[in-house]
Amino acid sequence: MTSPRPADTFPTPEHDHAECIDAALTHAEDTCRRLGLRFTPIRRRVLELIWQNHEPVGAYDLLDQLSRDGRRAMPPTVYRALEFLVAAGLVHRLATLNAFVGCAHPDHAHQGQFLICRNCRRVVEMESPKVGRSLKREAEALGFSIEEQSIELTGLCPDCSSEAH
Amino acid sequence: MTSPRPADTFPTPEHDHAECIDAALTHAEDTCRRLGLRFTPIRRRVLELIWQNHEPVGAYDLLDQLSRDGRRAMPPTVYRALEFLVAAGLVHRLATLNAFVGCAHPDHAHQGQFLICRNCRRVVEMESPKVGRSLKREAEALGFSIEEQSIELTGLCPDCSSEAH
DNA sequence: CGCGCGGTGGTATAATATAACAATCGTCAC
DNA sequence: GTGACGATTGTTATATTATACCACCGCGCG
Repeated sequence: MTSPRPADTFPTPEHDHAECIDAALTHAEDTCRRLGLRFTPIRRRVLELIWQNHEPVGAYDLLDQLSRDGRRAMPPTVYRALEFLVAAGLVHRLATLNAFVGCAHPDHAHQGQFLICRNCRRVVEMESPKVGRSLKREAEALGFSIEEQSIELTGLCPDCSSEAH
Repeated sequence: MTSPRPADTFPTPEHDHAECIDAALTHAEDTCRRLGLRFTPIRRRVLELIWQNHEPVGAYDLLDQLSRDGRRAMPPTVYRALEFLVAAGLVHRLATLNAFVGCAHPDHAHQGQFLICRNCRRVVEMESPKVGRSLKREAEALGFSIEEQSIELTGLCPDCSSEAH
């Protein structure tokens, strides 16, 4: 068994993705137990589907996949599961894509910065305290107090850059 | 006549907003002339509507207002005008709100950071070279090259903070 | 038991955005 | 002028994303 991929880098093609999924689900179980939240089958399944790869997935894609499971899911079902997972810090919503991606650092509260490859669509969640601090300081200088941040950077990941696009 | 508001701060209630609108329209004319772009009546009117205040406005709000003008506008009309204005750097799209706001620094290429007040909905465009540099540096350290950035910070503006929400 | 509450199922619809094609307008070559 | 061409706008239809609303179920608790 290969080691799990490190957070904050683009996953190699060889990484053991089954382990990513497993780690995400296990962590979700723990988190929910700890917080007294119910990790129901639908919520579990949606999280599992989101983690099928490192690309963001749309709510209606999830819906299709749930339907293929046999259960006839309707939009509210998916959106409720997503709302729960986002609130629990297990999933992030990418505003620029209207899509959802598994949280890479679910073990602590944070609001990261997302690197989104426009070619392969993979996403990495970066956590730069420096950027966070600068933003906070400069916003405060204008009298603004930040409550939520959405930082999404689109470009080319290392693998796609080297292929000359 | 009062002086135009400085960029990068929340506008005071007393600022001469007619001057904001006028400056935006005049600048747009100049820019389009300089770049050989056509600043048609629809584009002009949409920009004017966007600048009616410092709050982001949705495409369908603009549509309603255009209809009240007398012209029977359909969604593509508005979206085309918006697409043009965004491409020309005269308007920004806020992904977290699906809404559009006038560009406060239209005289040079840039990708700023938006401070969005959740209470009064006003938006200010901040330009922090420091944040931009940090992000670029840290993304490059991961081998990622940034092409577009979307940075949207939601919270309370100075005026709304002081009112204790 | 009976009540309340969180979760889910299901219908309908809202809100945002684009595809595709026709009609019109501007400009420039001739 | 006028014909050709590209850019802009008009129009219809539809795609995509998201939510409102109500009914039902299962379960813990008084």
